[in-house]
Amino acid sequence: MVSEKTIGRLSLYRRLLAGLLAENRQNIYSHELASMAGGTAPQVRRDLMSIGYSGSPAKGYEVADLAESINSFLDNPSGTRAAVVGAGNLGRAIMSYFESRRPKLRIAASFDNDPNKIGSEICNRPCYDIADLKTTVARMDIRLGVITVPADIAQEVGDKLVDAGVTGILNFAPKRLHFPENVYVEHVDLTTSMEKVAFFVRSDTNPNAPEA
Amino acid sequence: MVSEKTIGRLSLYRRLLAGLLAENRQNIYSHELASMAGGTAPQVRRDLMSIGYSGSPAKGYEVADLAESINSFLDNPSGTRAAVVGAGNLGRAIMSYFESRRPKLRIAASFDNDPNKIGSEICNRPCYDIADLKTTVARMDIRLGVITVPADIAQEVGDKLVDAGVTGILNFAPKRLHFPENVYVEHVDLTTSMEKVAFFVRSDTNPNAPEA
DNA sequence: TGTTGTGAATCTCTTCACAGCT
DNA sequence: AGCTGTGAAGAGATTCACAACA
Repeated sequence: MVSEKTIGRLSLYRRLLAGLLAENRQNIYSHELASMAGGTAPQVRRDLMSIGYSGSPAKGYEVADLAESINSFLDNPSGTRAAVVGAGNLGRAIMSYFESRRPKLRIAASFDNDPNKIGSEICNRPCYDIADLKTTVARMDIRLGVITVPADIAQEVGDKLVDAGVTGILNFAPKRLHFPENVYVEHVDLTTSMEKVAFFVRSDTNPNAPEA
Repeated sequence: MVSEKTIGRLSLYRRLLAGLLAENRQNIYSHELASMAGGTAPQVRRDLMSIGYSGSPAKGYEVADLAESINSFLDNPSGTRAAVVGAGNLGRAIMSYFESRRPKLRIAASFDNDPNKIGSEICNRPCYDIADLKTTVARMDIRLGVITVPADIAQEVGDKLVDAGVTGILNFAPKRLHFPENVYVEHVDLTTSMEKVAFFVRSDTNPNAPEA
């Protein structure tokens, strides 16, 4: 079993490897990947071990081959379709980020309740009426929902998504959502992230601060 | 010493308490707060213990008093000023979220390099030229920087922020940034978050799935 | 020499379990 | 009876440290 944290780091390694690939880099050592990823060398080795990938003591890891191994570990071979609910600033930001980034993970549509948005194209994908969420999500075989609506309707939107067959949710609304346990939820809490940084801005509280 | 994770949860508790306060709730038990926060009762008690707050076995915790204790633990009494660098969709989303939410944490300005934005008001705060970042950040006594610029200039922007006196950075660019150790950095990696959820969408990989 | 792969040790965080209180 | 506060146990994740190898 591969831990949740390792999954996150593999996603990061893959992105770093893509960059290396673009500059025709052939091989890389664990300590190099670690420093790019902001981690440690043993951790990189453990992570790669966990997906059964082996390097060589002489040359480290082969960039292209490793990237391919991570792809086949992380990606669903038949692809994953996602939808963004709430086509505001944040929703559009997410859609822009994912504009044709990964072939196996596509944001296929967005939903909103604003008549000016419904029926139009937002970030090159159709924007549908949130009232039609259930039927449309089911019809398009969407399995991942990104919630970027205000907190007060987030749970309701989430329930509709799950009802339509979604089994993974990325929630940006500043509210904890609750779902059946077969649904995987990731909360990205921007308010908390800000407040955490604000706390550690006070130098006397920074856990990484050098010894006094 | 209070752990980083506890800080994050305290921020969440505080927000939940504010909601309870709005409905005139007087007291709350650890298990209730836990279920709202998506955690466990002992964890809530430990977190509160770590800031030296005590409840009573009879009535649990006093909502208003606890909220006040968390405030005084988390907030810098003299306030914290923040700036968003990159006034795109994501930058504006963050600014909207923080429109007058917390009195002690204010996003005071944004920076961009788009001549159409520079000099205008974005989300009710002035947008300055990114070229003037150093002087403006120093002048406004901004200590927290939010990076929402493209990956290729994120490190450069971060260096300028640090150079101007910022000691906390919230980075949304899909790239690990490196800073001196007196600077606290939090990476919010939207790509990784999406890819993590995509991985667990496959029911056979969901760590919370019920026993087969 | 410098690397990988990995058992063992360590560290960190969470949960248990129960005394003490009301 | 049902809660809080907390020492002790447990679980998980990270790092150490070293054998094996090129």
